[in-house]
Amino acid sequence: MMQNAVVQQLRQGGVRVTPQRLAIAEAVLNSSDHPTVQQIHERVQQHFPSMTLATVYSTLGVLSKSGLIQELPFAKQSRYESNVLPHVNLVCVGCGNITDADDGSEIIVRLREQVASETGFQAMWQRVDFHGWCPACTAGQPETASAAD
Amino acid sequence: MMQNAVVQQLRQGGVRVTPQRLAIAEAVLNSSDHPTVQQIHERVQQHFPSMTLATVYSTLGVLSKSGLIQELPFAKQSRYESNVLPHVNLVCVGCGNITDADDGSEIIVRLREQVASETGFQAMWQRVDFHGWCPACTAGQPETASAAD
DNA sequence: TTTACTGCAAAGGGTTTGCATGAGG
DNA sequence: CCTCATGCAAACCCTTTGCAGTAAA
Repeated sequence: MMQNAVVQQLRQGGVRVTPQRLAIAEAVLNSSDHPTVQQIHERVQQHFPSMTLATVYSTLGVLSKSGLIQELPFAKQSRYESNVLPHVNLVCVGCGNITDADDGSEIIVRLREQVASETGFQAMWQRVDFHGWCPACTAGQPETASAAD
Repeated sequence: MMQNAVVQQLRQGGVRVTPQRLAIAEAVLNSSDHPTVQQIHERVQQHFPSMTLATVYSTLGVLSKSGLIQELPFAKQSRYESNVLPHVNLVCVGCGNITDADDGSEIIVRLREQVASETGFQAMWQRVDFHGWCPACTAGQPETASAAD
């Protein structure tokens, strides 16, 4: 069961496992839309109505330091990523949606190796964002939900 | 003269060319340390003592929209990039310095093409950050200036 | 039982906005 | 001249912090 993996990784970091933390972890890990703090809060509040934003912020910090998720700072606010493996984020400037590209991971890994061998920089993790137009927004300018960052 | 290129690109965007804007553009374009808004403000204030942060923010927005510079949002604050060509940013988690990798541009361009052909996503620009340890910080943990974002 | 987390409220700080004055084209 | 940029101050909002009560181990 996936929950066990989360529990283990949290305990390994010496932090307490609470129902709130599990709910927040699950909310992010089961998402693929790179939710904002507000969105995560709204989703988790359905199960924990009294949970505040402070707890969400605190927990997202814990989860990031534990390596379970990744924070993606944008100009207006941060979004959160469940895919900690090397990949490309596709950020649409039209609708604001952020999706993961299905491939590109091998190229990123190779790029890391190349940079490491030529500059001596030891990368621990990376962020690769492509900003542009998703297929839907390229076709006909659709209902522009909200401009991206 | 480089200033003329800046002037042209600003006029092309239909924005006015003022001494303040040229000074801010020059401050960023002549930098390679990816300065913060505060740092840009301090540097430009040496020539324009009455300039406020509001003008710096406003102008950086204009320069970004004109394609002369690029904003790099981080968790704590944004930094600004003078290199708008495809490249890798090396963000050191030890000293907080950000440098441009000398190579990798070809690989990034190829990655863009691959993603475009396989997903239909039309990238207009990209951001590639590698987070890790620079050679100096890898050697002996030196004077940790300020932890990176 | 001990230590750390939650929830609440208030503070913090980077960024934006409104408005009067001043400068660009 | 007319429009837009600058400078100043105040507002905004995302994020952090302090503290009392509470739950994890």
